[in-house]
Amino acid sequence: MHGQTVEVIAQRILTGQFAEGSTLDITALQTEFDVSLTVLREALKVLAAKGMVDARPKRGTFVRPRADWSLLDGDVLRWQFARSAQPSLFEDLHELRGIVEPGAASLAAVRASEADVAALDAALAAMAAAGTDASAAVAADLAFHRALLAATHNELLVRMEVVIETGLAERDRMVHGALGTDDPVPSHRAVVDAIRARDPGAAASAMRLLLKKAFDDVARIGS
Amino acid sequence: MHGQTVEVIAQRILTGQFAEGSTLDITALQTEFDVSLTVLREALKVLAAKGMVDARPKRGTFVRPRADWSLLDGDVLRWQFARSAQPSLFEDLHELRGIVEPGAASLAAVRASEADVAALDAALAAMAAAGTDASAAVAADLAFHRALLAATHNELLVRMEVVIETGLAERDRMVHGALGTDDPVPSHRAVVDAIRARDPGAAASAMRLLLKKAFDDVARIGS
DNA sequence: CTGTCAAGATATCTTCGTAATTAATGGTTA
DNA sequence: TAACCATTAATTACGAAGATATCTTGACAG
Repeated sequence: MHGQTVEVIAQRILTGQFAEGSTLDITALQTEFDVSLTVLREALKVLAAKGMVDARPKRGTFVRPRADWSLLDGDVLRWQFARSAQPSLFEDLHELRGIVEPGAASLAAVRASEADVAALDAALAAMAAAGTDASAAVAADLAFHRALLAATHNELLVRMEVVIETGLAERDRMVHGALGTDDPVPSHRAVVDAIRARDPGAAASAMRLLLKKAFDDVARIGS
Repeated sequence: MHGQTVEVIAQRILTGQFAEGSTLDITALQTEFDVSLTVLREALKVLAAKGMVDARPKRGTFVRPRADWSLLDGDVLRWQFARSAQPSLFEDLHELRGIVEPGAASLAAVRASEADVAALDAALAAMAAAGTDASAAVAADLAFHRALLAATHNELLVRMEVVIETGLAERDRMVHGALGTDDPVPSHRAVVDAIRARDPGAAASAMRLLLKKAFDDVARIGS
């Protein structure tokens, strides 16, 4: 498959190599990637679906303004980080988590079912069991935040997991396996305890504390 | 363009007419819409970009599990509401706004520039000028919430406008031009005042109040 | 007799080169 | 000046050939 064609063009747009408003030279891209028009066309169709390009007869295929790009799309987020780390985007991402996740925790405290709490407990256990295995720790962390969003029983909130997922992946890449100074389990357990106690305010507070710790870790190690 | 082909197939998937995991009969769709394979293929490529379908050689093109759909995508949101109003999704949407917008207001209180505040004031003025013109009122409302997100200077938060936009459009459709009982300007002005005063907590509270009022209006009129 | 494995057949997606359609452009005429 | 029509550059659509992963079949070993 020529799946990499999409990715390369996307990254050129995201990095500004293909500026907003500029028209793409289809023929040049065709010869560069050595693919048929159909292949290129389908790649551009994917980017069009994500609001990054638009095609009009006689005017050509051009890059849409950045304001129209689906930055909340999982693919777009990954493409952004794939080439080079973008500190500002990472900060935006963490900031969004800082808003969404405490709210989600609060909601989960009201809505969580027994099964939801069990899933959170399981993620907690996996986190404890991970120990020094960085990859397992990241997986458990992701499972925890996924379970939290699922516990809100709000489909749109659940889809925010693409943002959290990318944030965790990027954080993991930045700290490069270097674990946080202190055990992550207690801060996570505090969230679960608050949810089990059906205390929305406490759940939100615990989650804010958790996120602050996580971000401080990155700032310390990354600097 | 056969843009409607995408929309029809998308809606069939979203409504469950094409169940998760089921494989699509390409030939049947081709004859039904009377389009070539290429056209159908590009339509499916768009849906694939939004995580709704996947194609594998020999296995066919099948509907991906609902958990993979990009529900935060503007097109997907519109398609969901296009056919029939989905109360639960509307509630989810409002709930998400209830989490994101107070947080955004709080952030805006810290970050907003003079220009941002001016934009909020302009939206406020437009809202006052709209009077009984429902369409102008909706436009001003949208402009206000857009300006608020922009004032956070967080690109990802700004992109949440697709969610807010859909929410407002659907609310407008539900109340069908029937304006809220009381003037919307004061509640909105309270948010701007708090931002101008650089008071994050007050901004968040004012926004929560605003959203509660808006939702109550819908609940009252919609019932 | 049963389970495992490998090689071939096949259904489906994928790609190609060419023809048709579209809309912006520039010149012409009333 | 304004409306209209031919030109033309680009997207859009087509039908057929190519590639690929899956399924089937058969043989072999346990």
